[in-house]
Amino acid sequence: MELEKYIGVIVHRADLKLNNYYQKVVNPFGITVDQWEILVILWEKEGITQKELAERLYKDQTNIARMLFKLEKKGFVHRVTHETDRRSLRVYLTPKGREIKEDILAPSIEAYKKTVEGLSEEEVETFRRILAVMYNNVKDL
Amino acid sequence: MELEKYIGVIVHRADLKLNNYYQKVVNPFGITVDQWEILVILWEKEGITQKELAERLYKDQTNIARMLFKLEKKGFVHRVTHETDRRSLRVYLTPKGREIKEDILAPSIEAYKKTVEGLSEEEVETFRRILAVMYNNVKDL
DNA sequence: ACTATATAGTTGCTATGGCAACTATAGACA
DNA sequence: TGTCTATAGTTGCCATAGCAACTATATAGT
Repeated sequence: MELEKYIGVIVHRADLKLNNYYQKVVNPFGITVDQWEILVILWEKEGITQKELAERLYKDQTNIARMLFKLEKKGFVHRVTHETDRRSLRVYLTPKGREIKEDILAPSIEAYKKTVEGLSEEEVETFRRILAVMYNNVKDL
Repeated sequence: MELEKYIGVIVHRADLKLNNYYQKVVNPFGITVDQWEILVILWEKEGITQKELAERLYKDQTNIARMLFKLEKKGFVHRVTHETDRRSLRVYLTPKGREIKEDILAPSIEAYKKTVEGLSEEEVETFRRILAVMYNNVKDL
C-alpha cells in the first residue's frame, strides 16, 4: 500500500507545514505556536490550574508545565499556589502577557484566511467534520 | 477567535492522536512510525541515498540521517558509500529489514480501515483534496 | 487519628522537527 | 591545475510529545 494512502502520513505532513507557517506568524512576538495556544486560553480565562490547561488543550500535563516554565521565564505568565489545594498552581498573565493579545489577533486571522484560501465555507466545515470523525475513530485505540 | 477555529490547531491534535495509534500498531515490530515510513520506501526501492529518502518523505535530511542511524543500530538497514560520489550514502535493507514487510502489512491496512471507519470513499477523497489545498496554501509561506 | 490511595506537579529519558554551523567531497571555471 | 562554489551528510541546540518514576499534598476509609 502506498505511503500517502495512510491518513496519518498525510495529516502529519500537513501538520508540520501548518505549524511551520503559524510559527512564522507568532515568531515576532517571541513565542512558539504551542505557547501561543496556552496564551489564547489564558486571554479567555486566567487563574486556571496547569491540569485544567492541559485538559483544555488536550496536551500532556508534563509538557504544559514545561511550556509554562518557559513562558514564565520570558515574563508572559506567573504561577501562584492554589489557596485551598497546595498541590495545584494557578496560572495568571503578566501585563506583558495581556499586552500582546490584541497585536497578535490580526496576523492570526490573516493566517487562518491564507490557510483556507480557495476553499468554500462549506468545504472547510466538511473538512472539520471528517477530521473529527477520524480523530474519534482512533482516539481510544 | 476560538482556538479550535484555527486549522493548524485541530490538524495538530488529530496528527498526535493518529500518530499515537499508528505507533501502537508498529510497536510490536520494534520501530517507530517515522522509522516505518522509511522502511516503506525501502521495501519499494533499495539503494537510494539519504537525501533522496528525505525528499521522498518530505522530511529534514538531518532527521532522516538520525533515524537511519537508529534503524542501522537495530539491524534493519545498512548504509554503503556511493560508488561514484563518496559524499553520498546508499541505504539498503538487511534481511531483518525485509522480513517484517509482510508481517506489518495486515496490521497497517487494518489501521487504515479503522481510521476511515464510518466515512465513505468519497468523503475520504474529499478530505484528501481539501487537506492538499491547505497544504499547498501554506507550504511556501 | 492513621493508613492507604488518589492527585498535581516535576524530573528524566527518548522520540521527531527544524535550523545553523561544520566536514568532506564533487563539480565548475579560469 | 588551482580555486571557488555547491552538495551530502553530521553535530549541536532547542522545540514539543509521551511515558515512567518521583515528591508533596489531599482525601477516603477505618
